[in-house]
Amino acid sequence: MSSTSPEVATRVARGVEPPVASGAPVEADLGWALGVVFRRYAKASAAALEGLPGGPRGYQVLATTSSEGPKRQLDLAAQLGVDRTVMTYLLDDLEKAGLVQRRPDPADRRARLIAPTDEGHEALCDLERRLRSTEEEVLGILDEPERASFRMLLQRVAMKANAVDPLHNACSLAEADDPAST
Amino acid sequence: MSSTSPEVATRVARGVEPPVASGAPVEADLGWALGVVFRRYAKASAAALEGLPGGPRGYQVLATTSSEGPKRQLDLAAQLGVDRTVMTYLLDDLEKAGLVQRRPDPADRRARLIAPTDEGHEALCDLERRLRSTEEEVLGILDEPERASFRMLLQRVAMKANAVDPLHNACSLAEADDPAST
DNA sequence: TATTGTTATACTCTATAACTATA
DNA sequence: TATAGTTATAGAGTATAACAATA
Repeated sequence: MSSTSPEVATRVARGVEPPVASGAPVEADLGWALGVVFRRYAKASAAALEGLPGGPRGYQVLATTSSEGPKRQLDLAAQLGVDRTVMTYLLDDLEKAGLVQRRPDPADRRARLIAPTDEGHEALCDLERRLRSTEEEVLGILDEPERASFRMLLQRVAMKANAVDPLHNACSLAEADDPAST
Repeated sequence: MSSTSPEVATRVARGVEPPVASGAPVEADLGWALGVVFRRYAKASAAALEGLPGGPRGYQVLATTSSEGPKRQLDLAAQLGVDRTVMTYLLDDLEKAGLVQRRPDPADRRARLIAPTDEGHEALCDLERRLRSTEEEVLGILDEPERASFRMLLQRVAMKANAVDPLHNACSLAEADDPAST
């Protein structure tokens, strides 16, 4: 089903085209690997979270507000890497589904604090279980210590990346608690 | 600029809402980390490849066809994780820019073989240099051995993911040469 | 004057469907 | 009949701009 080698060798020998070993293989490209893994995980997790408004993002809203406490929409949007307008729609759906609530922020009447409802909290446990198996599936080729290592390294890169660019939010640079920043 | 702790503690104490330590922090979520890193790299590499038709994807076409030899559009699309229709537009632009050429496949008159032009080959060297510094920038918090380790692990996960789902291409399952598949 | 959140709108990206030409 | 590639079109997702309420 492939169709390259002998043909090419001939043309190369004739000097019609430059030799093949020019650059590194795509597999070595960070962008390629990130794209492939990201798309694969996105598809798998979307399937695993079938029925949850917003899919993976809905989960992230629940997970964040559940583990870190109520958050303002803008902070949530920055942390999750989405536009604030997108966050509005996302929260509309989650609220309609009874999973989160918007409460007035006593410290700033413009802002809303997002918190999971009891129902949201309960749902979260199940969602986490579903996601866990998806993650294991994606990381399937790695053995246990390798998975742990990969998660750790990725997490560090991510925290740095989020600190550098949480959707043009300046003050969150302070949140990169890890030393050795830059 | 934050606004949570004491307020929440009070409400939790009153039993108005469940305790905060429900789930794992988002930072531990594979999906969150992948998304953050992917977006960050996508933005950085797009900036680094300014002017190249298709941006990172244009690069991947050049890199793949340069290192692996001429490829048919459909194979290229599967390998790069894009729809075949998208590949058509992408190649139109790259061809207009004089970086790749579409040649008839002597083995199948329906197919076209994509190969970089001499100009494309030359451009690739510069593009690779630009990308290299972008990659180092994104992986900045990791030291050298950690970067190597991360790249290696990510690459393995990616090759597995691409084998499982190269845009519904069945026969490429055979291409997962790494043992320990599944 | 700047900021939070909402809404409406426009834009970009991607996928679907229909078509040509081959196999 | 099925496949490679193209084209046109529809759809999802995202961002931009204008607005109201508040700081």
